[in-house]
Amino acid sequence: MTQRLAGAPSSARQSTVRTTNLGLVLRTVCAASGPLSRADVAAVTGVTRATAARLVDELVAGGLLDEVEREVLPRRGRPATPLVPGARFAALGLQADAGLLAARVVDLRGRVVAERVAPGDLRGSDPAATMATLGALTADVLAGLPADLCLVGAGLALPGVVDAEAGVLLRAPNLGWSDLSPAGLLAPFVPAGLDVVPGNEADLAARTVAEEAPGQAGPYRDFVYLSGQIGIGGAVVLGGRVTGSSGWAGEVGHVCVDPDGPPCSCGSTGCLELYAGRHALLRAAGLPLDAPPGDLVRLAAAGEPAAVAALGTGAWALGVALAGVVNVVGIPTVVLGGHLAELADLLRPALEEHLASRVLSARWRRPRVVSVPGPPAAGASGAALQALDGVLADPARLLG
Amino acid sequence: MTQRLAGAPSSARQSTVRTTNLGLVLRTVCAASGPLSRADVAAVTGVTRATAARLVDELVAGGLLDEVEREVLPRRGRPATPLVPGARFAALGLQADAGLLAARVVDLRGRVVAERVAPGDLRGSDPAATMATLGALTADVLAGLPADLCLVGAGLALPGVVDAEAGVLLRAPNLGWSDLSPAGLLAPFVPAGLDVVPGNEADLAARTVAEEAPGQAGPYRDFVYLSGQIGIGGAVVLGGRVTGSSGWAGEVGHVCVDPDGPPCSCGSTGCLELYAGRHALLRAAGLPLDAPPGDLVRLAAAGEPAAVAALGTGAWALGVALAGVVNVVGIPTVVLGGHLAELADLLRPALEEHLASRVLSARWRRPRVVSVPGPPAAGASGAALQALDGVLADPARLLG
DNA sequence: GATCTTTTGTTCTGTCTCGAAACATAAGGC
DNA sequence: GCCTTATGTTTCGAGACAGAACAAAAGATC
Repeated sequence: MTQRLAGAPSSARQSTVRTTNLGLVLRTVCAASGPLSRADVAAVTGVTRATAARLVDELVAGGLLDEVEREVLPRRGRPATPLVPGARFAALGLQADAGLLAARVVDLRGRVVAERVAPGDLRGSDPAATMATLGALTADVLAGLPADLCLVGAGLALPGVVDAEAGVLLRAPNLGWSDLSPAGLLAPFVPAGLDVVPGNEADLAARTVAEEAPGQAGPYRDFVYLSGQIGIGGAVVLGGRVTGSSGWAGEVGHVCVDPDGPPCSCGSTGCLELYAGRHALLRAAGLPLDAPPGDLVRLAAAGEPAAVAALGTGAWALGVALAGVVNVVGIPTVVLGGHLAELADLLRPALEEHLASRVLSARWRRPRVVSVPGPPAAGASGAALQALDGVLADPARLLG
Repeated sequence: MTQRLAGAPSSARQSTVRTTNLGLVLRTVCAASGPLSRADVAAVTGVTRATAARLVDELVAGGLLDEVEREVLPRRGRPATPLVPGARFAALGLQADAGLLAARVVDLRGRVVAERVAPGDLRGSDPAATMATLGALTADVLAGLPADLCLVGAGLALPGVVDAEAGVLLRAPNLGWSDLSPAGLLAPFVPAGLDVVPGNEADLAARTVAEEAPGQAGPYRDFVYLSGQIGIGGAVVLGGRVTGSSGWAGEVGHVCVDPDGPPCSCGSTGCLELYAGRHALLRAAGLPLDAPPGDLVRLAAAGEPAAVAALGTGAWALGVALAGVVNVVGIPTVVLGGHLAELADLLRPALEEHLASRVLSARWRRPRVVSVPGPPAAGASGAALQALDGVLADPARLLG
């Protein structure tokens, strides 16, 4: 089986074999938890040592793999040459959210090479001004990079509906932006030829759960992801891949929880966000809307009635909405991210109970709710990972 | 690009090229609306005529392609040899639903070679007895097949939660069955070695929309499918492929439409099925539960208040549930199948309006509701198509 | 009716890539 | 110092496709 190379079917030839196997070797090294030798690569991929060596040599020559110093470990036989993903290649991940701006550079090993995160309230801000600020942040980050680092792509996580192919943010309710083409606004700040691909924040944050470093599987591979920012975004991950219509999807926050509920700014009624969004929870708990996330946790843990009730309502609403999602996509694992991750321990018991009673297949696969701490601005990391995906899918492109 | 061959990555070798290209050629011929010549195959796939001819020759020798008589069409040049998918290969599709049993044999050209459909009320029936009846139906169908027909697989569409890998029906609420392994019960009636793979009815019926004949794209490739049987099943189709956790998914009928609604037999409250299921609609319209589907259409078209109200409620409930699905998966096309297809014209105006107001991305991609008539027991056809998929994915397997 | 043109299908050679097996290398073990 | 073991390299052969020339079968033209 050749690895999936999505898109229009086209014929295979000898060079396809090479391309496929180069990708396979690179992904194998990336997926491994530690350095691999050429012989390890041969064993894992199933090619002969001769072939593995040929492929590795080519990737090393192109900088996609690095040979590192051998650890002195006492073992018989000729010592192996440890291989790791090349440090020369990296991607730029950006994020603009209602609460922060972030620019981060992640290399093929998954290391953060450089980053800048700037909190701030960007609700209702001017898109052009904000993009300029983000651009300055980006320029700052890029200026500090090693000269030999090769940026292979860039992405921008945005909290809204994005048409990734057209590169357009269609609508971001919590920012108050719509019909925006961010690549153009950022162009003055990034190297020429590096185009910034926008993507949905939840989709991209979900990637960081499915994939901890480029090609390296995370703890969960099939799950429904909920990204609690000001709003609530979501993503469905199947086999480690975010599914859905690329950026159009994931508006879990606007799933209807109660058709008789209050009207939402989106035009519908009783949306999940009105019960479990950050502002809804804080308001119900009697806290100011700019209260730090930990406050609600502390109040609820202390048994403060309004806070407990707020979380109860939130868990109920999440239960109704997520049960619908689980019934439709059939994945019983829910991963909470963003501010919902901090509330996970308090939400879990009630939420799991709601899910168990509303999900048809619960008897066989009981839904479970987990959380991942994740870095701040996970969307930026996800955007970088997505850009690096192209390298893993077809490294031959970079070998000229 | 080689076609997706899902599963664990493994290395490519020369034989992979051959396997990939054999599949590509077969799929190309299947996807074409009319017969192709070797030269056409070369042009479409991008291989040289020499290679296309070699591949075609091998497929013809194996019976996967047939050379047919040339139509006398006046054209210059050496006359081409028209190629069509081989008629020797076919698959068996079965369906057991609350309202019918069906056995159907579909060949690689998508033609129904033989079928038997038996209506009947199977709610609460004994699984073993019903499977025996289906088995007899199947044996009957198989007995009438041409001797040289080669059955490459078999599938069984069931209205419930199925674990396809284990081959187990976990729960079918409307049949009243659970924890059933149908393959064993059917084994006496089918040829040895042909194992019957169970699948979710809605998933399989959705296939018939995405794929009209093996490898031949249907009118829609990205849509949310709703299968109105006694219950309401659903499937999400992306790029022509049913997504979701294979048989666990698609329980749209049990998406919560109103958490304060009446209790459902599934344990939840206010499920879609309680408002838009066949029985719910008939009851609300004041019709007997076994009324033929057309009755409701006639009454509503005539303006009978109870019938109009029933459809209004149904459209509202479908709107709430489907808006949630569309918000999560981002696909704005909804295809109605089963009994909902017959009601589509009456439901569409209200349903599309509900969707437009509750779907966040409606402003850019207005949700539309369409219907496909489809054959009775579409699930059976889908099951056969799924079995034939294996042939298209890897025809080399059948070439010895 | 003979010849030209056009399109299809076939044959041949060269190139690419991998597998298999022998060989070379660099260590530890005795 | 020699044996064992594991890694990495070299050599040869086989399979598959590309490209180009060739053969075949028709219509078009004079």
